Amino acid sequence: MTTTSSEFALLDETWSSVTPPAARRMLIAAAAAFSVRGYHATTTRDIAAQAGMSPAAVYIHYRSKEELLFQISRIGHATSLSVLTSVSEVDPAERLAAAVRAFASWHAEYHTTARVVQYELSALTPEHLAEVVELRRRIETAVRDMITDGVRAGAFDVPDVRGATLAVLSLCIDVARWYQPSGRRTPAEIGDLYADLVLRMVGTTT
Amino acid sequence: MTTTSSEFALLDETWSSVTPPAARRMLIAAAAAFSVRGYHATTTRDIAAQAGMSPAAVYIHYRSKEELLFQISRIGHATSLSVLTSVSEVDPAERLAAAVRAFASWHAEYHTTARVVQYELSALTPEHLAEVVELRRRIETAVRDMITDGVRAGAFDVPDVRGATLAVLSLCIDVARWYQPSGRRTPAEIGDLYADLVLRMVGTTT
DNA sequence: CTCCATACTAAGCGGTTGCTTAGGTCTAAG
DNA sequence: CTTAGACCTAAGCAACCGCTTAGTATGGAG
Repeated sequence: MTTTSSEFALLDETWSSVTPPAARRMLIAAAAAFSVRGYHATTTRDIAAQAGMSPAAVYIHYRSKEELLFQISRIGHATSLSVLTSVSEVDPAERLAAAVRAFASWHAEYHTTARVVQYELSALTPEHLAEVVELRRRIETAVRDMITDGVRAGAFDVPDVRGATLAVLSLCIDVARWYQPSGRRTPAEIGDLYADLVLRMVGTTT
Repeated sequence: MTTTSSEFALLDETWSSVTPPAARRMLIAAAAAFSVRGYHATTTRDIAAQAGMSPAAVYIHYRSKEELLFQISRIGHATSLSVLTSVSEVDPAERLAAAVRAFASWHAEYHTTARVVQYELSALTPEHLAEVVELRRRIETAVRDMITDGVRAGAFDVPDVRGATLAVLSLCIDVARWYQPSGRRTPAEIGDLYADLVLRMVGTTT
């Protein structure tokens, strides 16, 4: 089964850096399959079928099934990091709110990719995991810096910066677990809701 | 490999209703294996070996590998529901704080079980999933009722009760994903941190 | 036209999977 | 001692796994 829905048109933005096109189609098929059934329960035959090719075609473009997972995880982490850090606001509260809005809604919009990114880390080889862990460290640092800036500016009241960072990231990431497109909230609405809740958590001195 | 560490002594409380003892040992071994490798990546041979028995022994006590998962999921959900609802406080803020403290620290202390409970729902048969979904509905209702009570009593300021319920549950559940015993916070400390953050989210008019 | 690299498929290999079958061992009642 | 039944194992089956090999179709360069 090949797919050409708008969901996958959007996903193509995320994967636009992957060439050749056949390799990209294979990655998108793998991300879709992994997110539905999980990495271990997905067979290389499932992936190839979803991409409209034979099982052997997987190994033209990728060394192994694990390399497909690694590319999804690497690109997914890099994308979510850039979503988080490309906010332009300067006021600490507005900046944190914008970052949370973007980060949370990304995890809803791309929950398919985000699930693979968040729940299949243990299936990576130690070398690939190390590369991904470094991206995760940068994501955590980005959020912690925003909260620290707000505390220094006297805009936030946070007794435990590390704890607040943990909670903010956790809250946004977990959107990928429960979000479903048929639910009652759009990704943008979730972003707005979460931006408000996070500002309350950091005790904005409105 | 059989285990007799204190972690498993604690787990035995959760599984104390399971008899005979051999069936209980098998369930505990399955929960440990599922939480480390995931349901699909765990083989019946892994489970049997961890329980110190032969692969065939699994099928003396359980119809299938999926039934092991179902029993873990059912008992795990029931336990976390009882943790959430057995708080004795009456003041809305104290009550919600106590519930969050208990629920969040449970997801840390029993992260092994909680991971299976939260991340392997899609491996259940439709009939078994329906039974578990009903327990999850009751968990959500319990939290929503606590927030609604606080709003009615004028103790909370919550513009979106459903949204706040979602966020509180999501925050606590996600503890199971990131918690590790070697980390810098104990389950009790996580409970205290989260109780405080949740009271800020619901805008307690202290 | 020939040549050759790229992109793909059909077929299948060795190994592993969930689960079954047939049979052995223990305890305790008669 | 015999017997019943609960509990467990050794061995293995059919199906499926990730991945490989050998070979085919295509299209551009000389």
